[in-house]
Amino acid sequence: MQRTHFGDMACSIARTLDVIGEPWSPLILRDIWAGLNRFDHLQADLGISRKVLTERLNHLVDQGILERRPYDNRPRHEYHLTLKGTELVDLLMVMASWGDKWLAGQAGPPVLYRHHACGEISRTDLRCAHCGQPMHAGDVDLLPGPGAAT
Amino acid sequence: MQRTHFGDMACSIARTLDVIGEPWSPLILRDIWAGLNRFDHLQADLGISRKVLTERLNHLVDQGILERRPYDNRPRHEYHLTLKGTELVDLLMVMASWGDKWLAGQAGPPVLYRHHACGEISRTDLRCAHCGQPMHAGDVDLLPGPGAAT
DNA sequence: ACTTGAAGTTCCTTAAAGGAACTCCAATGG
DNA sequence: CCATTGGAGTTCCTTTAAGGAACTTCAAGT
Repeated sequence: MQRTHFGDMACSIARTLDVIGEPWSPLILRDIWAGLNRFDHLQADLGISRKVLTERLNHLVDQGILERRPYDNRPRHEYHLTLKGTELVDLLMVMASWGDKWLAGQAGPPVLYRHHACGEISRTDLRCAHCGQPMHAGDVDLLPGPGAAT
Repeated sequence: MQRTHFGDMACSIARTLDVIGEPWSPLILRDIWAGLNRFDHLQADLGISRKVLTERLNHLVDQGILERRPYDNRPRHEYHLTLKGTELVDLLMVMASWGDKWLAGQAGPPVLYRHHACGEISRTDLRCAHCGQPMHAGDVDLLPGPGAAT
């Protein structure tokens, strides 16, 4: 297939998709977040084609989401999240919350999240960074910003 | 291409990707959230192929994210978000926040979000649904849940 | 010198995206 | 009443990305 690229659109959602929107990319990020940092471990865990994994890792490194970090005298390296990549994990946590609620079914959620601050099994909730009240789909007006298309 | 489908994995992130992970799907959701509810309007706004738009809309209706709603005596209908779809917009808001911070550059964010509760231009922040403290990548432990793979 | 292991490359097959033209069908309108 | 319009798809062909298995490279170890 030929795929339209979204990065040039005046939309932060489209631009974000250009960074992690390709197939497998969020799962690669998830695995690295969970501590799988090496090529072969990622490949084995995901069952992804080595070719595609190479492409995705290169792209994520190019975008500043991951960094290569040597771990041996030999030319060996691990992939680690940058700050930019770590903040992107917010996206995964929201996906997990939604999937846990709407797709887990009888069996219940496959993974539980224990929050360090309170020690409880919990999930994320979206709040307004300004006032702290809930901030969901119906709680906002959309206005053109400075970077809007002309 | 032949694409691996993620829905059978014991992972809410993978399952969520099976619902909105295909190319264009998040942008279709964004447009419908923003009030573009008809086939031709979506097609024109996105520049997407009519064939792919048809496929995506069918999939999103099948998954219970969108519903078709007639708006005329003629066989005409609009696409609207269900509750399940509306909650999925959380994902878009987090994508927008991240993209605004990391990808907007000099020009600034293309869209601003005014929060109804406080009236301020703001953005989302992830909080623990239990204690209300920030809940990001490093603030949680992952534990196997009841739906974990055997 | 031979093997091992990590990290890719190559190459071929299959399927999905792009794109333009075409269909269908109910109303409108001269 | 026959032709036109407009919304909502379908068809069909081309291009390109994903799957998958085999192959390469290079530095250590034995």
